[in-house]
Amino acid sequence: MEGKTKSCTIRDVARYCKVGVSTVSRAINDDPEIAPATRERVLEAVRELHYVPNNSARNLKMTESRTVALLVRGIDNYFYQGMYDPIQKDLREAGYDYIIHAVDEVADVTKEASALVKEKRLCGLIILGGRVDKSARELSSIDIPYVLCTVAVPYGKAMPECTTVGIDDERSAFCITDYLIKRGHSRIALLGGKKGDSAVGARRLEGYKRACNEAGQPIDESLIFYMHDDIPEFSVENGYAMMKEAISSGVDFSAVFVISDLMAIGAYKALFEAGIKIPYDVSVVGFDGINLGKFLHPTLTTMCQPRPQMADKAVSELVRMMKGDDHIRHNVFETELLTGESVSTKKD
Amino acid sequence: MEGKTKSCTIRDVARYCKVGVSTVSRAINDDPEIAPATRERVLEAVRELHYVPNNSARNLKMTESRTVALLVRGIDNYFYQGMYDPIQKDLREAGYDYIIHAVDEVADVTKEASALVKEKRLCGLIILGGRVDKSARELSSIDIPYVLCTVAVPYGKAMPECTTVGIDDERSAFCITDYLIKRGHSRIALLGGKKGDSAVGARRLEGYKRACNEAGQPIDESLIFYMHDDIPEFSVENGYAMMKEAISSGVDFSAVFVISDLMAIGAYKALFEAGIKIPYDVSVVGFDGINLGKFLHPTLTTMCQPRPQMADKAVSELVRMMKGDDHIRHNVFETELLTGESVSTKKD
DNA sequence: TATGCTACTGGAAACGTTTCCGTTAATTGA
DNA sequence: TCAATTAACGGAAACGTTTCCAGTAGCATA
Repeated sequence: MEGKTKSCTIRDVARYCKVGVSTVSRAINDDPEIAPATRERVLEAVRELHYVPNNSARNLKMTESRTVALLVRGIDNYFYQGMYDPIQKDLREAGYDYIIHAVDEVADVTKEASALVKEKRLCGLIILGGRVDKSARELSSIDIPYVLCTVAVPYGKAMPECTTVGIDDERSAFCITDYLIKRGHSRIALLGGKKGDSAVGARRLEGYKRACNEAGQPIDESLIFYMHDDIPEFSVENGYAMMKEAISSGVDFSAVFVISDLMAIGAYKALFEAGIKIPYDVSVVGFDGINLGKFLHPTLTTMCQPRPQMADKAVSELVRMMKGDDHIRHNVFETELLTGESVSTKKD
Repeated sequence: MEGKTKSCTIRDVARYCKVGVSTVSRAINDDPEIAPATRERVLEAVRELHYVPNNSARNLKMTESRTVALLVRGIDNYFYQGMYDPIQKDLREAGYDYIIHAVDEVADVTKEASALVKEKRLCGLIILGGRVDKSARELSSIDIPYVLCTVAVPYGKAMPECTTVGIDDERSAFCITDYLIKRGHSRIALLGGKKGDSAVGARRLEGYKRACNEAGQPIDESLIFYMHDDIPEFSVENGYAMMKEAISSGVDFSAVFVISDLMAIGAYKALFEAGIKIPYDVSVVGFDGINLGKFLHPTLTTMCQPRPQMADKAVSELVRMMKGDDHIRHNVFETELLTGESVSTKKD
């Protein structure tokens, strides 16, 4: 406790080394129009007095605040692990300050965003999660650069009018379903469907259906299980609930495509409890490629999203736009099939 | 796109409804000294013009910014799940704005903190994680209220000079070790030890040792496995590495105390790979009580920390202090043993 | 020596609020 | 009816910075 230092201002520093305030300002902002000797003297005083510029005053005066916000829906989602860190590091490296702001619901994203931008004079926005239809349209009133990250991109349909970073959910889901089909599975349950056409779940469901169609397998609606609304989306608990529902429905299947790894963990549990052996009785695939998959027993076959690279891209795209390049770009990353032990080849 | 609205100010609103700026200010701040009719008229104009107060200007003028920062070390740690959300909600309800700030290392906490406080005119700080010796001392130069949350509290030793929220790591570790001993286990391996005396891992190790001592069992150092420095602390990967180390060391044990649930998942994997059956060959207990424990196979016996309640408490304590009550308090929460299927009773 | 140029520095306005203080109008009491 | 009180409001200073503009000193050139 060194008792209420009544935080010293730029004027205090100026007085201390007998220069004008503008000189101090120039010194701390690396302005070239200052004599090196003076700068050193001022900087020394800054250290001496423990002076720290007041951000509010600076932001008020300047047009750009050099602060970007990371808006994330469902901050607790395990999937975002490994994204916060790179985003933070990259932004800091690029000289931007940043804040993380958690929002509850998709709807909140746009409401919070527009208020935040004005309140805090943000100069950029990264939005993690949510869906493209809800976000993109309503966000268009915001006149600062922003990047939508890990949202479902409606392949082939109208792309949102803003820069995005993501994967092709439909194609990835197609691939992993196709992988199951190629291994002899014809009755594949899907866990985590979602109505509508732009949510992540809905896009993956579409990929699943296309794979079935192209393989000449009819879509059996009784094999599709939808996300429970009363349980958090993409949660272990939701996967567990859906798997139980699938088992007790009595419908016949030899493989399950769970549209997120976390939900796959819940599905594993339900299968164990029912005495169903993975992969002998039922094969399981997940989606996302979180690190836990490798520690399951058996290890999980899944579609891996390159999260760190996506995080890096989100930042570099935002920085590009904040520097004035207002070209819109859609960055679609390749996903990679990680083969684990959870899938067996079915021989009829 | 409605083209660069050149964000309107309080003066624009004042002009619009032909009142003074002070009247507008009073209206938006719920000042009682204003005619209800006028307030309504102003508020209407605010909505009309999409006016949002500039936070920088407000913070600059006011002494208190009503913003608190949540400093978290290891934002990716699954353990913090379920804490961000309550903290956010509680703070918002109490009328405080907040930002999350991730820091890499313990050392960074104090450095970042003191700069942040001045820069952003913070009026409060919640620090999640880290250790008490490193943080408390060095933070004492900060003259705003702050709360240390989920840090190891050195039981019986000098308490830090600031408000804390946590559990008694030593006692909890004692209890769960004792639980194993009571069920007949005499050779219990510990995974996740840590040198020093104030880290979470170190405190839990102490509890383990005390339980052994009080039961008259000699401490066998070869049963204690320490956290690998080259792998993130408390990670699944670290648990896996330590368990493999334990198995290949050839040392005999009938139970394992893994000091975090996430690490227990890694331990499970290593045991499965070695063909060791839980709980028949080896019993396993974890620590933390994350939701994943219930979905493991077998379900994990663990010591549950009441994270949501701790989060609530952290906020209410901070709010109390920000309101002027500078009394320091140490809130030690009770942990609860969650019994799963991972422990067997040993009969000799 | 006078002039122009350069390099550096200081003063002051402005950013958008809040709040103190003064003013006006309305209300009350005698 | 008049004075006194009060309710409601407007004006302007101040918060701590950045930046424009003007000013000074030193120096080279004519």
